[in-house]
Amino acid sequence: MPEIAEVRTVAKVLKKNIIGRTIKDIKYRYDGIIKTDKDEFKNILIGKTITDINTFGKWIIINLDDYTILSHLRMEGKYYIKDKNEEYEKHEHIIFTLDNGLDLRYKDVRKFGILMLVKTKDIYNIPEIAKLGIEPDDDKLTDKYIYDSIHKSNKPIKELLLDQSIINGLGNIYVDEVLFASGIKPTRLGKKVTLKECNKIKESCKSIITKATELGGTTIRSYTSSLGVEGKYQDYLKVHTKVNKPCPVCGTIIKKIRVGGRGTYVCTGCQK
DNA sequence: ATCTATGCCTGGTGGC
DNA sequence: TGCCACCAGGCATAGA
Repeated sequence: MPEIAEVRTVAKVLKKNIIGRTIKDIKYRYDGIIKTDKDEFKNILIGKTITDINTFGKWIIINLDDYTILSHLRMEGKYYIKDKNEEYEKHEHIIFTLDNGLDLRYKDVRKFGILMLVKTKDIYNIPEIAKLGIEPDDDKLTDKYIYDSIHKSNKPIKELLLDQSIINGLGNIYVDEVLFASGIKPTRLGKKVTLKECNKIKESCKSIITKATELGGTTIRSYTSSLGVEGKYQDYLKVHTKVNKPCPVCGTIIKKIRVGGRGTYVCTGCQK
């Protein structure tokens, strides 16, 4: 499941490979991924040149001058660059053929991903983008901001950190790691988290996301190599996936519980 | 306003 | 070996 570090890694590789390329053709093998008008998506994009690629939260933002593709990988979305004559694989749903004879192919086994075509000037008015909060490594993310966002909430802190309208881009893996690094158990309610602990959350977000991004993200389960990129952060995970293993800090056996319907890894020795 | 349930999806897994 | 129920989970949305 790509989270912010994985999304940024994908965007970085795309940036290196497809900026300056013109889209020659678009083929749909399963068009449910396209959430805006499907004909318009093709008609407008064919002939346009990719000018820039960025990310915001878990969204990949592909600029083509006045139009922009918003891409969310959700659970299993991946991009591949392949020769246009290469046989299509199962689950390669959207095929962008470029002017250099290569395809950019969007593959998504579970079809949860999203592609939208919007006018570039409207990006930040699109509800899905407008609702997002602050990037985890942005200086605007302060202990006060986190505290203000959560201190009246009766929701578990884990759910609040997964809430994209507060901090952008954290998913199940990094939330578990951030809470472990902050010494807070995932079930603790937002209103029971102190300002001092919010500072720990802030610091953990910055250090964990920075390091994970440097290492190309985390490769576990479904986030495997896309665009030939394998993440390395899985070697640094402290609790996520470590059920029944000793905590690397205190030796307590790590438990797997459910919080907000999600599999959650916790060290009851370190996290209070 | 806020909470819960459901839908979107397929592949892997465990039980029989 | 095959069949089946169930689980994984980000996020929107409908319903309570």
